Amino acid sequence: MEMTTAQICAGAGRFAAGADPVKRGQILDGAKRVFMKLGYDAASMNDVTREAGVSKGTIYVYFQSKEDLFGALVEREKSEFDAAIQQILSESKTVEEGLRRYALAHAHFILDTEMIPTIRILLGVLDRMPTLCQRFFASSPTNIKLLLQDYIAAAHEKGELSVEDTDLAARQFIDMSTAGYFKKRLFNDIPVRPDDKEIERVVESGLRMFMTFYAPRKDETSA
Amino acid sequence: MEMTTAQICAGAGRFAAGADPVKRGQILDGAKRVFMKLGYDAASMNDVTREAGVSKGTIYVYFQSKEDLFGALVEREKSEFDAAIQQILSESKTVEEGLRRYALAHAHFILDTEMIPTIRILLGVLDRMPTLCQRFFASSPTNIKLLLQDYIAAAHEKGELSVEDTDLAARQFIDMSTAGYFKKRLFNDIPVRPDDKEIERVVESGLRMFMTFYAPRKDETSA
Amino acid sequence: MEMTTAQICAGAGRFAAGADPVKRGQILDGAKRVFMKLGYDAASMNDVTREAGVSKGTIYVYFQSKEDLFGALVEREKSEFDAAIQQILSESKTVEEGLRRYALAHAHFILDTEMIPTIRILLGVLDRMPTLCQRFFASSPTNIKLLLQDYIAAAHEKGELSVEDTDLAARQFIDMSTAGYFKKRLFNDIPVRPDDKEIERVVESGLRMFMTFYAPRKDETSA
Amino acid sequence: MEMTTAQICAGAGRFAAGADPVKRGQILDGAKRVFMKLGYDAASMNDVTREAGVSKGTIYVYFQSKEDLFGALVEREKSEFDAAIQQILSESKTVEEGLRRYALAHAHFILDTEMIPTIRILLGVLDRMPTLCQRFFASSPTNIKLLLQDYIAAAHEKGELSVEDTDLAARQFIDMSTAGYFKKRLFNDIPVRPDDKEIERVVESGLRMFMTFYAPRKDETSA
DNA sequence: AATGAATGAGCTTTCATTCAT
DNA sequence: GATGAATGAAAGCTCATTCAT
Repeated sequence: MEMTTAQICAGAGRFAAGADPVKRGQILDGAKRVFMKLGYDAASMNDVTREAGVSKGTIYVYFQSKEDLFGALVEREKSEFDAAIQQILSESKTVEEGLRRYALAHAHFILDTEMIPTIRILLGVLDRMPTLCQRFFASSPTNIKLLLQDYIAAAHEKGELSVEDTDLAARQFIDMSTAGYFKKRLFNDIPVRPDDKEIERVVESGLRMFMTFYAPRKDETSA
Repeated sequence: MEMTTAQICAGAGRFAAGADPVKRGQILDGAKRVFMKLGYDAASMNDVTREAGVSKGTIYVYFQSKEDLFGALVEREKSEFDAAIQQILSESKTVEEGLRRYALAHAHFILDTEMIPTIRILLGVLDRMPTLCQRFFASSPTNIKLLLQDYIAAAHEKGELSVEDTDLAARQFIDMSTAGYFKKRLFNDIPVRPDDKEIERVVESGLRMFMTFYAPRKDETSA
Repeated sequence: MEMTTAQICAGAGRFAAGADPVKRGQILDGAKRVFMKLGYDAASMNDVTREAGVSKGTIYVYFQSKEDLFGALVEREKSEFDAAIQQILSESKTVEEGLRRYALAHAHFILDTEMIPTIRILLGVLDRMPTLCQRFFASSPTNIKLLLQDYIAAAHEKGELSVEDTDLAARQFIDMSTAGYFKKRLFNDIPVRPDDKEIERVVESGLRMFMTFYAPRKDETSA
Repeated sequence: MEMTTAQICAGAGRFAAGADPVKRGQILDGAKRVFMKLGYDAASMNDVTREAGVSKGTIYVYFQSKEDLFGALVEREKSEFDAAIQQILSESKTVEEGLRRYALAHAHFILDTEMIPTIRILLGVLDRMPTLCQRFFASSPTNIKLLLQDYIAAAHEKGELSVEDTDLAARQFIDMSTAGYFKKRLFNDIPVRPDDKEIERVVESGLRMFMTFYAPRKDETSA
């Protein structure tokens, strides 16, 4: 089959069907803006079309359906999130310092990024797209906890902490890192995240409570 | 059943238009099942019609619109929740006992009732129905925290606790009461609530951490 | 069958089904207000219910359907109109005086009464209710013309007018009586009828034109 | 048929969204048949769909709503009417000839075109769509009268007519041009327009009456 | 006879998806 | 490959009519 003029104009032929990563990213960028602003159902494919600057047909070349597009978007958000999480807890002199860095990083992630709106939308469609939601929730937030749990377990081994149930301890520490601010943001109780100082204050308080409870007691070790 | 002449003359209708509480409840029950199962947008008024066993027109006698119906449903959930919350913290011998009862009640409420699915749906439409969501979130979950905060402040006055920031402390305590189980349920990480024993274990751990940190220190009082 | 308490209360039994003329009139009065204000389709039976102060069921005792109610209303308007028309042209000394009285009466009827809104609504449903419309239009407006035509024919017989085509002459005279004001009101070009003086002026001008043309010419009769 | 590279690159669509005049006309044609047959309210968008041979969605690409579609239809009727009106009164040797041509053109327009059914429907929705109706009525029928009024005024200046009130004279002449046939058609008293001969007869009679009354009197001029 | 809550067909309108160009 | 006009199922909602009381 000959190459048509149209193909030349469009610069077609360099990629397999729906495989141009730039265009794909462009569509996802538009979709992100639309979905974050309107939610899943209220966002129409025409909105995405407009925001992404591509035609309806093109979207359906790259994505099979609205749900597929949304799934790909969530997957991308998750990847970015996961990548960022890896850089935490790398090296720290003391357990306390490690936990502090972790708590701050976690709090900023949750409160700074597009996490909150993404989570809201996902929860709204959880019953209809259980697999998609599970892929997101069972990975990203869980990853965070597993990383921390390993860290706490290691500290326990080294005698720097005294923790029986590392799973519970990790969950407790995570929840205290944000101490209600996650819910506050999720429920839109506060329109923007608290400032850095407030985050630090909350983290510090939680950290001290955690250390007070889980640090090995002197009299126990001496006895 | 006897009827007075007045009643007969007043017409057969026992209630003003759209005011029969039984039928209203019947519609809300059907709507609840549908909304909880499908979410807000995916649930159609025809679904509600079928599930509630009433006709389309009847629904629109009792509720102005789909959004109004959903709002009424949320309002009812909230009321039931609020009513239950009032019965906590009534009387307890010690602070620790009071906090324990509170934490258990809170955990059971959050995890037992229809709270989680309701919250999911609300979050999915938060951008479109900010007022409705605010009415729910700013009241029920906030009520819980305010009650607890007052309780903690009173305990501080009596010297039974040593808490500078009662707001922070209340949020910390609440988040620790469920220690991740709220998120786990919200994100559908676990399909049902943990059993009573597990809840008690988590509550107990959180309580001890809280008391360890916020109980007045002996050396402080003696000094 | 025994008489129920309800029947006693309502004073029922005095009339056959749907035969209480007072209630019937009450319904028609309400229907008239509603239909005149909203038109046929935009008016709902609930509107009529509210305006007439009777229940839905009652309306359907007196009238078989919405269309039937509207038909009855139109019939009543027509009757009132016809009755009024009869009182014109009773006695007058001269043809000119007779025609003047006729033109004034006609103009006032058309422009004063509920004729205009009634006609508007009827025209809007003419294709759906041809019989109803024909009964109205083929009677009331036609009656007017026939009366006038007879009068003109009589005048011609008496030599007071010289009219070959009395049908045409009657139509010409009628249209000139309002000289555009009928259209102006029908098309809502003017929101209210012109004042009495203007009506008189228009009628007088038309009358003179008519007489100038149709009065027997002196030279003809003498020839 | 050749296509330039630019056309191909610009995409397959030959027209902007909802701008294909052929399709637009096709929809309007279908809508016209439906509205003329059923009236505004009784005509459903599904009827239009069927009659126009396009899908529901397509109609809503070209027109925002049912009312908008109807408005566009009315606008088109008006345009055709207005365009035709402009060609009257262009040149005529005598006033009488000019008036005759005008009257014939006017009568044919009113009675031949879709004017009558259009007017019927508009009157039926006048209360609900006052602006739309005003745009139609205040323009087309008024245009006709203004044209004629100017013509009569010019004739008065030239001494070919003796008319004090040109506004009244124009209205009188117009009403006499159809002498009841406008009403007869509007009220569906006659199912089709009268034949050409009858129209000519009526026009001629009206014209003579008008000239007899408004032509300058010899004795006046001589005096 | 009178009531008005209930019905459900049918309305206008939207939007994910397709396909001729 | 890209386009966007066209599709038509399905949505939320209304309202003439019925019927148990």
